[in-house]
Amino acid sequence: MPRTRPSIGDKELALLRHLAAHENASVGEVAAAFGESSGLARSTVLTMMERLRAKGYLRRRRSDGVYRYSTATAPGDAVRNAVGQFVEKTLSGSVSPFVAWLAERGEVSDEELDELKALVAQLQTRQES
Amino acid sequence: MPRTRPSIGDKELALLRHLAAHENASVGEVAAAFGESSGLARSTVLTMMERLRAKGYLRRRRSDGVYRYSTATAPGDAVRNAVGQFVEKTLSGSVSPFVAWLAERGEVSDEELDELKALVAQLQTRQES
DNA sequence: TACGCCTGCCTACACGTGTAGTCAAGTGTC
DNA sequence: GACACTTGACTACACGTGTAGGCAGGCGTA
Repeated sequence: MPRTRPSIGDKELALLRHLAAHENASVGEVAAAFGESSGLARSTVLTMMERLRAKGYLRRRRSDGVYRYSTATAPGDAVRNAVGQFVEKTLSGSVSPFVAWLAERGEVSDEELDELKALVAQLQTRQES
Repeated sequence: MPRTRPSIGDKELALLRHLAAHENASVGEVAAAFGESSGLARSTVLTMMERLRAKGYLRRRRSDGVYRYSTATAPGDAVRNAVGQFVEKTLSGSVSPFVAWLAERGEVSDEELDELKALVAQLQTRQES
């Protein structure tokens, strides 16, 4: 079974997502890309990355005198985990509020719409079996 | 547009849902029903309810010398709000992780599947305009 | 060699949320 | 009138998370 890892904050998860998209990045790179666009100081980014490492979400290894960080869990694992927790804890397992929110918001990219279509198709075949 | 209300915690949301299901309850009643089953002290329940009131999610009015609380927002409003916050803050506005999680989970009720279909249809027409 | 920059780390503070103790006032009861 | 019980408000603490300052060491360059 998937071991229950320590909890993770919102920004931490966002950072983790960035790391998942940019594997093997140094703190400097992350601070420049993720940090600057979020208005975060380098030390803030470093602190968060180290906390994520302490929690087991990130690994690092020295390379050319600099630590390079990569995700320790399967790509998207923590994110899916967080989504699952959110649905369980906050929505009591019901997906409807999410759907309602999406409908009200009414804004999706073409890619997202395609994903949704694919999802419906997939769920439908699964349901039939 | 829906006014942005202050953030809300998980337990707070659970309490709010309880209040939505049991409108016009007194603190004593909520403490007995919700609090006791959650192992919370009366003062804890009161504090949470007052915080929710301060945030604009609850209203109260005196009746027979006791305050009775009721939800100040439309049913489901706070929940949708929480979803929005989650997507914005945690998923950086991207809906994909949610979709991916749903696909992986693969469990939806018939109602939820219908909602999804309706959602796709709605989004599609909106996209075309 | 002296200077400046990048990196890693330690430390610290703020804020939200979960949790509860305690006190004062009101009310009913013996 | 004394006492128990309920209610409402205030106060407080812990913990996680978001945020950053500042220091020390390594390294390149003038």
